[in-house]
Amino acid sequence: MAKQKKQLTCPFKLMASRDALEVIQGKWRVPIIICLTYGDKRFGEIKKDIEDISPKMLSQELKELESNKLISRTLYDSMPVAVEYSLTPLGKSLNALLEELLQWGIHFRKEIVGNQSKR
Amino acid sequence: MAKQKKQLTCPFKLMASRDALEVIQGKWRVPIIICLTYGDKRFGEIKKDIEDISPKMLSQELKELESNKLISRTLYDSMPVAVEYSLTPLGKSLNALLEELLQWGIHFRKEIVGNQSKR
DNA sequence: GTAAGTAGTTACCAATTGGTAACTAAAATA
DNA sequence: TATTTTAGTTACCAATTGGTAACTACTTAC
Repeated sequence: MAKQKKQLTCPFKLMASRDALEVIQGKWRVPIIICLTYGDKRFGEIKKDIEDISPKMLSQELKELESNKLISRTLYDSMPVAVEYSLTPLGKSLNALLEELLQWGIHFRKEIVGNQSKR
Repeated sequence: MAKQKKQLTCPFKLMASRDALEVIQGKWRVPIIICLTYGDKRFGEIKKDIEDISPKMLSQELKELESNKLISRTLYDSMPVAVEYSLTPLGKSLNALLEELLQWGIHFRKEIVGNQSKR
C-alpha cells in the first residue's frame, strides 16, 4: 500500500497544469469569475462590472465556463425575465489559485512593470 | 497611517491577475518553467524534455520568458559552445502559483475530465 | 403603437498563436 | 573534406482568439 506518496511524474504535472491553465486562459474568464465572487449576478450586471466586454464575448465565455461546471445559469421566468449566474462549488474552488495569481501579479508588477517606463 | 490594509479594489485585482496570466499564458511557458525547476538546462535538453516542442517555439518562448526576467540565459563559449537557461529569483517565485495550478488541475480532472468519456 | 430594457445572436474581419519544414553558422570529429 | 553537434532562424501557412456592428425576441412602460 506504500507505493508512492506524492511522487508526481513530470508528464503528469505538465498535463494537470495544462488542464488548469486551459480553463482560466483567455482575456475574460478570470475577470468573469472574480466578478462572480462578489455574489450572483445577472448578464447585464456582469457586463456593467467588466468594462468593455462585448455581449458576444460575455455570452461566449459564460457558456464555456458553464460547460466546464465553474458557473451555473439560472433562468427565472419572472416578469421581465431574469437570468442569474453564480459560481458552482468547483468555481469557488478556484479561489486559492486566483489568490496566488493576484499575489504574484502584484509581485511581478513591483519587480518588472514598475521599473519600466510604462505598460 | 491606517489608510487601508488590504482593501484591493476590483479593477486593481483584475489588472494584477491579468498581468500574471499574461506572463504564464500559452502552450509552452508553464512546461518550460516547470522543466527548469528540475535544474539548469541547455537548449537541447529542454527540447528533449518537452516532447514535440519545435525549436522555433522553444526559442521564441525562451526569449519571451527572458524579457520578463523569469529565466536567464548564460552563454559559455566553451569548445562546442553551450548555452544554459536557469530560473531567476522571480522565476522561482512562481512556485506557489504553479503548485496551485497543479493542484487545481488535479482536482478539476477528478471532477470533470474523469466523469466524461475522454479528453 | 413606439420606445426602452433584458438577454443575447449573427456575420464579418483583423490580429495573435502555433505549426512545418527547411535552412544557417560555428566548431569538433571522422 | 564531409559529417555531426549545438543553437538556433526564416518563410510560409492554418487555426484560434477577440473585436465591431447590427440585429433578434420578448416584455413592459409611455
